[in-house]
Amino acid sequence: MTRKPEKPPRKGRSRSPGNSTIATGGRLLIVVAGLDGPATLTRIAAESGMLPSRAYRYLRGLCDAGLLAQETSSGRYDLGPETLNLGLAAISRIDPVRQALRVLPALTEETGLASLISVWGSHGPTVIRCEHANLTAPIRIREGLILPLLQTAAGNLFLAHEPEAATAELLAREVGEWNVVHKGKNRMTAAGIAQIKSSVRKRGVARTIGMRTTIHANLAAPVFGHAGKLELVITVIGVRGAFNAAFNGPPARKLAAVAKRLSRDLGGDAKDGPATP
Amino acid sequence: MTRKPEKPPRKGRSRSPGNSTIATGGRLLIVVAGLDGPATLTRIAAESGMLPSRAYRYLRGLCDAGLLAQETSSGRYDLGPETLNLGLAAISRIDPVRQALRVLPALTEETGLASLISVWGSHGPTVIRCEHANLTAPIRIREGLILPLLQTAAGNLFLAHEPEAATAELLAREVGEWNVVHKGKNRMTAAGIAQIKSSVRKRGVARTIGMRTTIHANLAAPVFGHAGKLELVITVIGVRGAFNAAFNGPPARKLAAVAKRLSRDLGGDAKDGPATP
DNA sequence: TTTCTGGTTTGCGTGTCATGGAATCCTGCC
DNA sequence: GGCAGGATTCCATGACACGCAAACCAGAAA
Repeated sequence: MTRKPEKPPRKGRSRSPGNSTIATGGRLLIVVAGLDGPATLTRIAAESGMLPSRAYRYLRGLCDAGLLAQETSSGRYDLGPETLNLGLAAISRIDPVRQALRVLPALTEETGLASLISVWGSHGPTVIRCEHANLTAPIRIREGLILPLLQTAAGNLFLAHEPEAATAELLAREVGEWNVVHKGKNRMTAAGIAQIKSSVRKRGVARTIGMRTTIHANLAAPVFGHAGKLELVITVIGVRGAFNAAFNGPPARKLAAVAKRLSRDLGGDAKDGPATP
Repeated sequence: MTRKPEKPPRKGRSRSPGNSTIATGGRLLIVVAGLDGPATLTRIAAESGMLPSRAYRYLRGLCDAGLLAQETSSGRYDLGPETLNLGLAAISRIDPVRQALRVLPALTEETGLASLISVWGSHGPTVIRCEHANLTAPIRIREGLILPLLQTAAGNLFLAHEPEAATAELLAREVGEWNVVHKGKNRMTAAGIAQIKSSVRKRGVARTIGMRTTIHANLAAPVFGHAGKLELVITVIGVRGAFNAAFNGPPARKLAAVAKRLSRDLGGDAKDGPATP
């Protein structure tokens, strides 16, 4: 036999299967996306359980479609321009995102702070849009950046509201790194993490000061969807001391109001704590 | 004949084609992403020039892979959860600087000119990488240098594409210095600045000849990110008269092509003007 | 209700093209 | 030069994607 059926006789399900080549191809594409960078043919083949020659032809096809790209020098494969467009289309079809994108410029305008939107992606909290402001100390943040759970306000919110199973891996890695740097009583413990979670849940708004970068402070607020699911997080960032980073200061109130309004529009129960007591 | 070949006999390119089913499937996926929302089978089929039955089996396959999803009620197709992950992965892999660094050596190699990459830093356009070539009159440029807005092609591009609030301070200082040196009708006025901006925006490519240094000429092209934001500028520099510095000369074309390609890879719509009219 | 109409889904026979395996060709590396 | 380790191509084979047409399934009109 030359062709191994991916699913033996399509048992049970009566629905006739679609073009199976495309299904395997899709899985292959997803595998490539799951790797952490450009990968060699053999790596991809092994990772997806295919023979190199089979994977090779799939990869070629995906390149033809522009979904993958092949580095001319090394011959390694990576996501292509069309995949990016695809993803941007997918992201902008999420209703919460569309709505949040609309209010972001005004938020930056009114607070004078940089603001950004992040969503939970496969590698953690991912920045999908940021509005830079004229800060005296510019932040180095761009779309696509993965935010740490412990060191950013947005990360704290995801930590508190995403299911533990989702955050566990990333969290473990970050705790490990944290404890390499911080010794003694500053070590991060399970209790410390629980403390972060509960305080974030109680306040509704999260804050970090001088963690990822020493000179900036973050304020972040969650936007919930209709099932009470955390859809995205809005963050404002400013220079420490150059703005009022209090939980009840004007920027925090403004931010909380925007997030709450979005949650309400989306049918979220706006279960956040008393940001404006 | 039952199967219509998508590409007749693979003319010219000797490279053996990859799995062609996957290539057509990819195009179909891209078509769905290009539509403005969930679409019916027939719509998609028509849009991509396929028979419904063929499209149907592709769509089924794409659903199996999770790249598409089918609304249970209406049966319409839309982008699926995996496409979102794909997009987030693609976004997080974007690194304008790293990508630009990769193409810089080739640019220098092919044009024989020095080339450099600059980004908008806290003090203005900042050189982050410079490839020196064997120019008869070497340029004195190193990483970290701040480029003037008025006297360099790269600066002109930042002037035209950065928000005014960002450039205002630096610009005011430069105009002041300029008008100390240049008197009479060579003075820099608001009209002169507007003129620079509009011409740069229209051409897409900027040029300065003998401004910062008398004997060199600069050509610069912008690289835009997916939000239409200017991410970085690529400049080539040569000795005046020793190379073709025309807007439609080979170096300018080459430069514009490289910048355009980068913009596309970054999800930018490559909306730059007619660099090669 | 029946009929119609526009769309989706599924059989069916055909023959194209994806497949596994091995051969071949690179390209660093010792 | 010889030697991996990997990328690419060749080849015979039969599994499966193809076009076509029929069946099916709404909702709207009659």
